[in-house]
Amino acid sequence: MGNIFSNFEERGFVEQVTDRDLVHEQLEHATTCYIGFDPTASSLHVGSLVPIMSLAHMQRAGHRPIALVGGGTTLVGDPSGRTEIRPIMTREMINKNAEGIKTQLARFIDFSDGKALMLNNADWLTGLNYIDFLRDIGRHFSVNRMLAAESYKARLKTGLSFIEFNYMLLQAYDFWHLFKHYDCRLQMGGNDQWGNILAGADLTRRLEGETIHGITFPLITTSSGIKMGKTHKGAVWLDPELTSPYDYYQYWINQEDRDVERFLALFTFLPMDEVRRLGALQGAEIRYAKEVLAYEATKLCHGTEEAENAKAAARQLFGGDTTTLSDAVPNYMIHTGELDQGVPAYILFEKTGLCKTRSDARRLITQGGGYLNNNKIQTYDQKIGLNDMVDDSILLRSGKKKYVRISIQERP
RNA sequence: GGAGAGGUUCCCGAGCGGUCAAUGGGAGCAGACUGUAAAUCUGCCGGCUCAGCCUUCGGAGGUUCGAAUCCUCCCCUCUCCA
Repeated sequence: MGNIFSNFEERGFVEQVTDRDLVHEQLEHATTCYIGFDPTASSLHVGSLVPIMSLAHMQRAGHRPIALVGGGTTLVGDPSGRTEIRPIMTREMINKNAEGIKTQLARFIDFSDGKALMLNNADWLTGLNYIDFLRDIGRHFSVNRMLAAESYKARLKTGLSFIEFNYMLLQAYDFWHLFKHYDCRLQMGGNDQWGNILAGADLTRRLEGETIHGITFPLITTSSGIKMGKTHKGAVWLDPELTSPYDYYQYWINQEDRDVERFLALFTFLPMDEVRRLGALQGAEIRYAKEVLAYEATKLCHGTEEAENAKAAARQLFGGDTTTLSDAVPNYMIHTGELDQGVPAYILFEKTGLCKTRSDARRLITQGGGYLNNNKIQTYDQKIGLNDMVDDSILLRSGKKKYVRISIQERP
């Protein structure tokens, strides 16, 4: 296996490096590296996948990753690249979120036997003494230089509170701390973290006279310029409770043609020659590449079984054969009693979550976007009842892609 | 603390006493075309028991037959000064 850094460059993970040659050389040897994850939500989402994948790659290449949960830094809130202040979260919320994130990371990274570490910076940040911190750490920071940092630019116009301004020092302190206690010599992160990463490397050089390194990843957007992981339903989460494996699979298979090769390189472990081969497929053929992308991505996040189910469900729904439906098709349980009299279509669409409101459902159906067992529904208040059942279920569809299967639950 | 500007429906951004559920753009949704792609064209785009009704224009009061638009107080943001 070649140098992991070359691998990163080839797969599109690298936006900026502190020193290309030095990093390359560092990675010739087993290296400890870290990435911070902010526990601002109970689950990570697709937007965090690049950092996660990079840690997994590092581990496969024989290095030791540290996933740092920012339980301490989140108490402050990173202003980097943001136009508005983050809401300040309570300790309890943060700790709860940190737990969820741990279990998710464990799907991608092997934390057994110290092969990777999971740390929480609350462990060393929350006990810091303000005066000591100012004297030991604060003295090394130039406000002039911080103000010039790109990551603060946006905020200088709209406002930046002092607490946020301190964020950089804390993250720099983290990097130094991890170097000191875990011999961590590389920090990676999104490109918005560049300033923070440099600050940590600078601090460590001043305190220890050692050179440590940084790599940032490009901000991944779709070709349409949308930030990765956003859909009409909001973020695409890694937690199967928040985004089902079926929806996760659908998210990936619905990517644009021109993104497929790039995403295969970033979000799967397929060898690059395979990635290029799939990416070169033309016309409708590229749907196969998307299927591979969706399958591999789902497998990494939810396991082989869920990936198989999602693929089977997708093939049924979009391949035409909807007589026997896979369990992976989004399901909605309803009591027999509710269907006895028949339910107006628009109410059912709202109930099942296909539409946000009844007005929304009326519009959808009126405009010809509502389907019952793959037949267009003619009027918004058409009654749907037991006699619409096919093989114990009713298949509703909104537009071309959103399906819900309704199945009957006998009275309890 | 002083002086100015401003807070409008998911976002940007008009409106400045009735014709305003509120111009326009973006996002989003649907239809046509397709390949569960893109681009393009068309329609929709606060809620509801939907030819009508109800709730929105930072918050609370007030003026008026009638306010997002005028007045008072309050909250918040930005810019300049300290």
